Amino acid sequence: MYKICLVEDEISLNNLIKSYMEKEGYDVIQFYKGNDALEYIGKEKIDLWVLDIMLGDSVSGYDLIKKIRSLDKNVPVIFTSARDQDLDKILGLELGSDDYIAKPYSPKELMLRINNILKRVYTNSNKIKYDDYEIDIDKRIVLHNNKEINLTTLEFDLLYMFLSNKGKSYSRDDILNIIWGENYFGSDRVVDDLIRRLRKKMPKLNINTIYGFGYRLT
Amino acid sequence: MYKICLVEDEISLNNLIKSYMEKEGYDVIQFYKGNDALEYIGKEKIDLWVLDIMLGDSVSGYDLIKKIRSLDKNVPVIFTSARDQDLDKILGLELGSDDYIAKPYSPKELMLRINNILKRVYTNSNKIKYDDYEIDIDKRIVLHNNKEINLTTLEFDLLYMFLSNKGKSYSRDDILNIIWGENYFGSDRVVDDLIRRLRKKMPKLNINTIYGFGYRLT
DNA sequence: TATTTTTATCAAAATATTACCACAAAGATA
DNA sequence: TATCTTTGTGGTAATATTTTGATAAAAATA
Repeated sequence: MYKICLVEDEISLNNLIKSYMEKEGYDVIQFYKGNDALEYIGKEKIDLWVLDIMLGDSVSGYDLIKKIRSLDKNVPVIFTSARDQDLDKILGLELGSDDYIAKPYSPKELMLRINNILKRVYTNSNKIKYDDYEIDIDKRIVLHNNKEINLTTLEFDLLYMFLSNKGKSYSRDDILNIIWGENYFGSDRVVDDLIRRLRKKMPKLNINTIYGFGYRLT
Repeated sequence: MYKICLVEDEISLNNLIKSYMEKEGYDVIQFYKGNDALEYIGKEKIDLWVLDIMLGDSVSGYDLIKKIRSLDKNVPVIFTSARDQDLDKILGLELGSDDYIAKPYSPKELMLRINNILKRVYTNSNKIKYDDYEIDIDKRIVLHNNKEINLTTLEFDLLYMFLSNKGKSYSRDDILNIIWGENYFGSDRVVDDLIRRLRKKMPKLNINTIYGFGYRLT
């Protein structure tokens, strides 16, 4: 069950939203005051925050997001605000997977947004397709006709490297740097072997050898 | 400044994304209806399309991509869709440098994707044209009427040497130093043969022989 | 024009690079 | 710890490229 923390100073709206959330099956922690919320941050693991920006209080939504982000860079946050110009400020934060919904909003709209975000952040799907392969970047799995192909970490990294720049030629040094990092000083023959392993597991991948240089996916 | 065309029928999402894009410095053309977008295609040069597949309209994202591709095979397109099975259809098209992002997505995620694609397609690719040849320095490939010409490492290096200083005359020693390095002490006849091979593979290249000195590309 | 010098062409030989495999080492898992 | 998976290594086979050397063609020279 997802735990949502709702911070909103309009009491009736707060309660309304809370009841919607609970109907949807979420566990809700509610605060009417920024101060109280600020103290609460970090005490429990929260899956999603819904923050009003203007709280009738010395503590604003901005203050809250700052503290939240200092502890967790990824937890999703939805801001609500009546004023358009607040949007700019939020966008200026450039942190985490934030979303924004303008007031007045319908509870339904908010709930849709929440469901979506939770699904995205915690289940996710970003897929790339190549021939019959379906590569899910977030889950780090590769499907071929709905059967999973088991790739090791290095193999997947290599595949991802190729896919993120289809057609680009990578020298062995490039590949060593990208996959093994700058501090690897072993032989560059490992690249060949990793290529071989990936080719073996995914034969339809069109990995060209560039003699005297490196490899490339076309 | 890049011009992005956004086609999305959810009005609030459309507007939200638009403001994100503008924040990032992009010039945005927005459409809520597939019909309007369809008419617009071809009127202005667009650097990137963001298309929702399901538009509440008789015109779908598929229809749009077909028309777009009929006019421009290379412009990048990002599809968005709530349904996983749409992915197969889109990727079945196998055209251009398309990408896919599953709904719901966070604006941030979309922006990241957009930035990457634009960078990759428009700045990262370092292309030189010569007659009908298109030389991509990063990919280390040469296209002639969209067909690839396979060059070896030395051949490509030689070509690159010539192109980076069109018209310049290179002595055999220059070429030996540039291509083979300072530590090569074999015969300088190898240059002749490399030139021969490059001429053979790229006959339209105007490589002049400077009798008693070396070569030059004009 | 005849001669000399330089360049072009070609294919076989020499070399360089990559593919493949099996096993060892390292790392992860139970 | 024992077991299983993944990664690195070294040797050999398979390939691709480059060099070489011989000869023909072209350009300069006298």
